Amino acid sequence: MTAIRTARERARAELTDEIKSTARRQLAETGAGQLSLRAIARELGMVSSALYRYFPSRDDLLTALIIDAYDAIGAAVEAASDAVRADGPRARWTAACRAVRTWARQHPHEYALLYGTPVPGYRAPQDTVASAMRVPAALLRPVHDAFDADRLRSPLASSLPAPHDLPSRLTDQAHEIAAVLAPGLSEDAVARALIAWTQLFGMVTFELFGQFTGGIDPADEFFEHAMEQMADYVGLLPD
Amino acid sequence: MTAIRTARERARAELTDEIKSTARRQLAETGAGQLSLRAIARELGMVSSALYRYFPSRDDLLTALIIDAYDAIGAAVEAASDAVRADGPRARWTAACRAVRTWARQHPHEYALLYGTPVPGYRAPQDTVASAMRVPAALLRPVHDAFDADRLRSPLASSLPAPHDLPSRLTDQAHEIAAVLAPGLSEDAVARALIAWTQLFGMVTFELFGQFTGGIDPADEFFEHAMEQMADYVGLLPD
DNA sequence: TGTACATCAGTGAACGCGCGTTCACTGATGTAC
DNA sequence: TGTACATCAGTGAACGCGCGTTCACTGATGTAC
Repeated sequence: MTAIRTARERARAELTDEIKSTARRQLAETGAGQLSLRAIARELGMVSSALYRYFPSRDDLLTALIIDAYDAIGAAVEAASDAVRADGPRARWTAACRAVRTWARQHPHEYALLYGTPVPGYRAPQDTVASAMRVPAALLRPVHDAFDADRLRSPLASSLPAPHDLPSRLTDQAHEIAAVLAPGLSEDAVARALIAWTQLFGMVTFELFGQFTGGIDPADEFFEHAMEQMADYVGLLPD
Repeated sequence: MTAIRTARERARAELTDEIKSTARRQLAETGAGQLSLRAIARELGMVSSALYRYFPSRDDLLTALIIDAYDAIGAAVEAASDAVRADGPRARWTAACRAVRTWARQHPHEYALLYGTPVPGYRAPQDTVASAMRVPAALLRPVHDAFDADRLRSPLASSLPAPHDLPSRLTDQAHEIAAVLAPGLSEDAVARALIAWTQLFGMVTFELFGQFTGGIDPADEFFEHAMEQMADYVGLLPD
């Protein structure tokens, strides 16, 4: 066992990547449900059974693709947020939101793999959750920072007749989430961020899956507007 | 040609329905991508080619299922909203939101057919759009009524440092939507309703597709809370 | 450094399935006179 | 009312495809002495 990678190891790593990138290309044509090992093998000029040296089954390949895609969108969002770190929490939040949409539009089929209809018969193993949490974590970070700097407001609750208290179970859930991703952040702020998170992905999903066709098309301005509105709702003051 | 339906006509209508309901049952097991005419025929005890007397192709069957599903969720939302008509606009709005979630949870695979990943290779024909608009229309109706009764507020804009004006293209789009679904309703109100609409479906989609697993599970309280928050955001005062 | 053995990648055939769609046909139902 | 003809539902075979997975195998690469 040496530290230097043998030719075999290098070949294996490279071919593993090639299989995954071929699979990604095929996702674009067929959708995850009909992703075909035989078609991948064909495109790579291999015999289909050879793929079993790399992935023990179709589901394992799918899992690898899902983890890669979660990591890709997570990294994109983290990078966008970090790039404007100096500009303040609201800038980081909006940069992260934009990065979600941009990545989704650039990789619609991988986005569908993550956030679209679950693949029938496939159950995601536990391995995917850490990668899946990167986007929510990246969204929560600037909210957390703003909170710690005492620059987070709750505009809605203060302006409306009867502010709504968080139901107790939701408080617990928000507390759990804060404990893992943003220790010390108030449950109210977590709940607001969750609502903004679902709005963001609802909007991107509708755009990609065609619900906006006709009415809100192109969606650029709607996206920008909704994002600012939700940043307000979350309580992020102008930087 | 008589007004009385012949035995043939009745048999045809019944079998058409049976084919669709069998197809719906199979959606639950396989997903729309692998919906199989042969499997449907098998379950009905027919030969697969016989289905071509009823639907000229697999895509036409899919279209019929999609239209039926849009009409089903549309009717459910309209009924829920109408049932509390006397209670005021906010009650109608929240009843409509709850009906979306309830229907989605009762018919997860039909929901996925409408709002999930588009079926690869399938292009929805124009026939679906009228049915698809029923839910947005039903959501907009109480907002419109509240607006006409001068009981619609814009809490966020008034309480924040710098209220955001609608970008011009979004104003046009909102105007178009209002012209069709809610003549006279302000563009600002339409934009708010659109944001709430995307939040609602983002939340329901995440719940059904498993993004809440672990963190916000069960989602009942989160749903109720988010719905009230968005009703506030839309500007619907307590009835 | 050279050789013997172990590891592993990739082959090719096979198993046992599945699919949408077309076509010529039989036999029942409906219609016009 | 009865008969001739037209319409239509459903059959069964066929075309030409596709799939995931297993298995015994060849031959190249890597390792230990």
